[in-house]
Amino acid sequence: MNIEEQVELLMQGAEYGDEELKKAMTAELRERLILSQKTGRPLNVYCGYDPTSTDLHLGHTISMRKLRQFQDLGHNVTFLIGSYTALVGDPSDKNKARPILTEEKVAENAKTYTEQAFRVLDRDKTKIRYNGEWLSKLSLVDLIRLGQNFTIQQFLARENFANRLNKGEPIYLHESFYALMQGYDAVAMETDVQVGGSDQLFNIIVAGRKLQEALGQKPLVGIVTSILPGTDGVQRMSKSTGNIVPINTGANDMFGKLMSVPDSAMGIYLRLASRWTPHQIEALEKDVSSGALHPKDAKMSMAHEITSIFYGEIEAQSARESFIKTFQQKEVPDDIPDYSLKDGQTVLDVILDAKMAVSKSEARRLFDQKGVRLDGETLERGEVPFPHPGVLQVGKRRFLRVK
RNA sequence: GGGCAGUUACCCAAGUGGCCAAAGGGGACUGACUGUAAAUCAGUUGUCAAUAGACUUCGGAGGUUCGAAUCCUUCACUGCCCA
Repeated sequence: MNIEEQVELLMQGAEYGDEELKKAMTAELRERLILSQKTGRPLNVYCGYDPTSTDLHLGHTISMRKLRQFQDLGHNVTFLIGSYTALVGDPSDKNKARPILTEEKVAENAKTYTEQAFRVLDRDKTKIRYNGEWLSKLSLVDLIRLGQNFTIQQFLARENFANRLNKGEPIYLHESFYALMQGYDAVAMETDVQVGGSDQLFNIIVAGRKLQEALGQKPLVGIVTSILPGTDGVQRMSKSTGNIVPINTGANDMFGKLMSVPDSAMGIYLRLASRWTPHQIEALEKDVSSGALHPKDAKMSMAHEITSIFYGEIEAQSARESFIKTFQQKEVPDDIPDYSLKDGQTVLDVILDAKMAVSKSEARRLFDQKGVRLDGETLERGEVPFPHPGVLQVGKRRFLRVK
């Protein structure tokens, strides 16, 4: 790959919300790549992760994909675990009560986190570090010195603070420390390139670069990736919106979830989450718009590609087949849970016992809505003895083999 | 530190003594239609109970009242203004 192709690949999916900034970052990236090639020194690339939650979804892996690209091009990639920031707790997510994480918990989370991350990253080429390594050594006066490089106005101009200010939502003082801490991470690791989501734009572009400059380093190149929309295709993928594609979910489920993404989001999924090159993606889009390729088939390729990243080619293939069976041919999928019928159980009992509905009321509604089927036949009532063994289907995707 | 406003179901939000299990929107779920979807249309969305009805819910705790999401006291949290 020549330098120009590298730049194109690495900037794929980057979004700065500002053309000038994008141009500037692209130019700086090119310059660094050239320099690296000339001197033979690989670039120091990192992205930080706060191990506050353990179940990752596809959105979390965007930056990992980007790190992987750098890795494949021979650069030094550090997977930074925000052990120190996680101990404090992330205040931007103020919907949830945030338990103060203990050190053991952080270590434990970090472990499951990296296990999942290594489905995307190359384990042998990844350096794992913890930011507690240097942040814990800062004194109060050190922090104050760092703070001297910034004004309150700069923070207030930041989009998410400005929004909250307008809406009258709280902005806690310590939230402003986050940017400083992150900026200091960049300094501590002598970072050339930092990867992050667009919510990190401020932390990366303002805080990281500025602190590096103030402390005599060359300011980093920020690769700020755009946000992956969730399965609804519009809103950012997040657990609270309920539109996530989890990583630890099984190939079938992942494939199905990816297929449920609207057509309009196919492109961005490919750009952010697949291993495809910009050229391959353009070719596919061209075929779809010319009518040579059915959008459904294009989406299948997308689902297949992404599923195989996490589950391997064999499982992705079988997930694809099972998807075709279940949804296109409306057949029963292969791997559905078994249930042994107990004496005297009604259909309602079985549904509840197998957790196909959360309450009796909900189960009753499903009957009213003609959402319960046994071997393809709609059951009208739940308060009857279970008619005969067979495949019980609730809604579109809940199946149970009753024996 | 002082003054004022607020806290309602998954989320936003209406409701100022009985007609409130609580309007409206979003989300989610079900059905129809499809390409699996999206869009659209119809419906459901506290729990239990055979359509009757019962029980729990409107930040927490206590109180007034025949009766409270609505009034009072107090505690907690948040915002705004002043210092």
